Amino acid sequence: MSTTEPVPTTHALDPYDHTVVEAKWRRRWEETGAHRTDLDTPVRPFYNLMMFPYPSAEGLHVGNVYAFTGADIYGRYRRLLGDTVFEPMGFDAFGIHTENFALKSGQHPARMTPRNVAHFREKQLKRLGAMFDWDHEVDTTDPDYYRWTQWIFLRLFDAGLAEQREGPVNWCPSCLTVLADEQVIDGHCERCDSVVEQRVLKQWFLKITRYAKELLEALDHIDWSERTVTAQRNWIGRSEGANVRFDLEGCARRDVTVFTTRPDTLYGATFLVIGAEHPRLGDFIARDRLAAVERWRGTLPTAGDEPDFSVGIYVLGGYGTGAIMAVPAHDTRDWQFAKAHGLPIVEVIGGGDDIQGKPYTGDGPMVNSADLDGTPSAEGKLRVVERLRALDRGDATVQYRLRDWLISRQRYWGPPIPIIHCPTHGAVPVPYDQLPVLLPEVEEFRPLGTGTSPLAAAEDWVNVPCPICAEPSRRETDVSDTFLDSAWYFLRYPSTEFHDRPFDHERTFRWLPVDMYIGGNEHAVLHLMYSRFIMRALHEQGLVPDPEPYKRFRAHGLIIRNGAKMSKSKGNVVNPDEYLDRHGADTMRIYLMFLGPYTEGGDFRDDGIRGVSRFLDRVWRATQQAHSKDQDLERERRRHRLIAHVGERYAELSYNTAIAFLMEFSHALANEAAAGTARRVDAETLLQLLAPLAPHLTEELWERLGHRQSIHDSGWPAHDPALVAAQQVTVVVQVNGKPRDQMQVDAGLDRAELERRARELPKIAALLEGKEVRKVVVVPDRIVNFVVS
RNA sequence: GCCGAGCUGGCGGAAUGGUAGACGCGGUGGUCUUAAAAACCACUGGGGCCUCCCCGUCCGGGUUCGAAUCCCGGGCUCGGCACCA
Repeated sequence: MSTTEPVPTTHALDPYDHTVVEAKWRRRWEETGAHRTDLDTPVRPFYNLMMFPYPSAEGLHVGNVYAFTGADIYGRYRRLLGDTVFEPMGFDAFGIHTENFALKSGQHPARMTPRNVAHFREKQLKRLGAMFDWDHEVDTTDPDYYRWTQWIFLRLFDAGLAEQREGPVNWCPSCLTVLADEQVIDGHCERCDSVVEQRVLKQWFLKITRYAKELLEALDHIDWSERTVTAQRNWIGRSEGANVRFDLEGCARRDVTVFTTRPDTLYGATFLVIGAEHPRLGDFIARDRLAAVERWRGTLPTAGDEPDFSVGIYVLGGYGTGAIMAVPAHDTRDWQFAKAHGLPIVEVIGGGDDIQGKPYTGDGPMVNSADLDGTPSAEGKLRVVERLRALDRGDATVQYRLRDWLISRQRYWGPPIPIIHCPTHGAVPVPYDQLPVLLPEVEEFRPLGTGTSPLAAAEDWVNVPCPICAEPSRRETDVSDTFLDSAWYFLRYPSTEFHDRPFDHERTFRWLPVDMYIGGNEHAVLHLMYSRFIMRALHEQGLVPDPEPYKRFRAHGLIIRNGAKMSKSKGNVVNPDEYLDRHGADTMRIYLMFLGPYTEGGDFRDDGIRGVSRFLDRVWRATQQAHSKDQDLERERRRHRLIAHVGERYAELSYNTAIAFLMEFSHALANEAAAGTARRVDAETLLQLLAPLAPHLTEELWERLGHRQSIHDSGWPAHDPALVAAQQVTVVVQVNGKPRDQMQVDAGLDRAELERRARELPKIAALLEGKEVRKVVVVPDRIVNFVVS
């Protein structure tokens, strides 16, 4: 009957000691180069990327561990499938965060950063059990890296995508630097939460707006988390409308062009507003009179009807053409302004209540609009635009909310912007062969708060001859935004050993775009938008194979603790080191993934980790006591089913449910091991499927089962779909939709047979007794439902 | 205000038109132990007139033989955008 060989199961198994096992395999993998990637002759290249951390002095956050673990599991799964997986790691070590910490602790960032990086790499990242290829590490503060950040800036400059211009910018009074629009949240600094002020400064911008349309449209074709795509759509902010030119009288300017999304309300425009950021504001009014409401006479740009109306000024941000037509009857802000200043309110869209009491912003038939009366809003928009076009007074247009990327930072800890200001030639790019412009080691790196970087004080460094005419000139003293460093790091990873080029052509065309990118959604409109822009610009120059950097992006969820967000002030921050010491990386990895769906995050509770320990202990014992060579078909079916289920779940990052299947299977195997009937093939399959989650433990057990090759190169076990399909199914029998009984039957029975058998069930027969069966619904292999009166 | 995601036992969560609550935590009972811990086994949504029946997936309607799942209305939570015309 059973082919179980008589094996002693009474000998004492050594208990599972994660410290010993994990240390052993960490060393072994390092010695054998198990995680080195063959970048030049890959079987099927798979670029598995995760967002690199900034190496803070506080150490790795449990959020990092969560992010990296989930990404690594996916990479390991792809590796088992036979792909050549490239999984690099690096450090985003420039930037305000690092510098602020240096200021607080009185250390120099140039000395602090290498220590932090070493701690991150050696003491923390290397313990996670991730298959990082450390031969391709990137550190954004390394001159060998940032020379190429500067190189990219110069390429953009040459392409007309970098520009220095003066304008109102966001200034953080605590960080003492300007910020990009993306770094201002509700008027507060993203980093320190200070209220951001407006200052007028001359700054460097990268012209991301030139790609607004393409960046938006490409979102329809990339495989990204929906919420990330939505955030980008909102940020780019497309709106359709029309530009309309109004004539002016009594003003220095003859006319002004406004942008509106409601051309259908044109006849209700009773005044105009010029923004304080209008590029030619001085043409309208002197700067010192900004607060006043000026009145000029304007004319409506439609034939025939030309009522008088006022033109006023009040402060608002620069957008569109910098000026608007105000239709108080149908716009809340215009209405309030009109009420405050006693300006007329004319209803031109029907369907609202009394517009003197409150504005109506919905659609409706046009009224008080000459011959267009009665036209619905949607059609009215088109008709008005047609008319404007015929009169050469305006046309339909599309506006984007996206603004250019301000990259100047008046700080120390970043790559100097490679520009030299010459009195004759203006802003001159540093010649490519003079890169990198090294960040000088100054002791006084404190931000000045004057709108100038502390680098300005490094006279020896600042004063240089102009590259064109050799006249005494000064270097640009601002450094670039950290987000420029991280906007291209994925291009550097495959090419770290090349020192004469940022990214090797062949490597780049083989490995890019990134196959899978996993990271936090907090970067949905920052890093992810910037890197798409950079990739697109480089693609136009033929330097990269695709306009999009990441084929797939998945945002992981957030880890909270006991129902609350983790924060230092609450004192509920999980220190991953503690848990790694106590439970080991494998247990930690599985525990984190078991908290909930990976893309949703989860609640870290200390008591839950015991279940995972028990699970791994069970695997440890059961697989070492599985010796049976039984070919039992039912067990074979069960094994094939497991392979299919777990594979599916890994593919969709549904790690929590993959773990549930593995736990269930381990229970069955443990029971069989206790009875001496556990099959070796089941144990091996379990280990292979568990390997992405618990790389150390499974490797040790795989070796103990006599394998000489690494389990991580053993290949994903094959399964036969015919065996996966159940041969016996439970069919539920309902009466009027309520489950009343069930029956075990062979899979694939036809409807008639299922109905016949269902009627024979005593319970069902009793329930149907004396009733008229009006309808029978049969879903093969699932249910039989009798509908009775 | 606009856009998006979500709301399921004591808790984390499974199930996306077919037996709601997989898997795990916690709890209860048991085995082992002098005892405890650990481990292992069993039970564990609520209720009742308890071989059976009723109720139950934020609330109210609807579609369907059948709804956690689809549709309509409302509530709450989280995230994005916001004097952007």
